[in-house]
Amino acid sequence: MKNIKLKLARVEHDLSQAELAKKVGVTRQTIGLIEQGKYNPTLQLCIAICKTLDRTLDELFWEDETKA
Amino acid sequence: MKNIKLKLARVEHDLSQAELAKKVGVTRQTIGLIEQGKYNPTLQLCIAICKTLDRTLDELFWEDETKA
DNA sequence: TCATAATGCAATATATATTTTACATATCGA
DNA sequence: TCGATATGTAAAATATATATTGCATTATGA
Repeated sequence: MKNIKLKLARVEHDLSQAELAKKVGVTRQTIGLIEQGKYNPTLQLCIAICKTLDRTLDELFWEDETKA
Repeated sequence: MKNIKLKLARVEHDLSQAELAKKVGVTRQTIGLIEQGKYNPTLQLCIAICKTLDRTLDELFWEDETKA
């Protein structure tokens, strides 16, 4: 399931997938796949993304994935 | 860092590590290590644990790990 | 037009989450 | 005293998250 909230939060911060990836220490592909919902990321990566985008886990990763 | 909140929520539901593990589809060791903070679990596993224990991601996995 | 940025996709390699099996200890009820 | 339950630990195996490299497409600004 696509993670629209993540993509929106990223765009709000005016970051490309590659830029967000660099900030959280992963590759562009990893971010792209998470946004497409084709990945099951690690908790620590989720937390790093949340902190970079000023969101909490619930805000970015709770509902959408839950309904899957 | 130990995840006390997870352990408390589990005990509140009167579940052993093995019982929670069975409900979420992993082994007892995995749950034990997550409670001890020696693991970096997967998002889907975190969500499964939250749903089983009637908590959200923020309630079980946000603050403690963040301060690490 | 053309160069560049942004993104999707795919194959192979690597790191690590998770399993499997096994042993040790502590607690508790019969 | 004994058997069962709950938990911590550890080594080796397996599954999968993530990296690496490379190519294709689209949109956009010069």
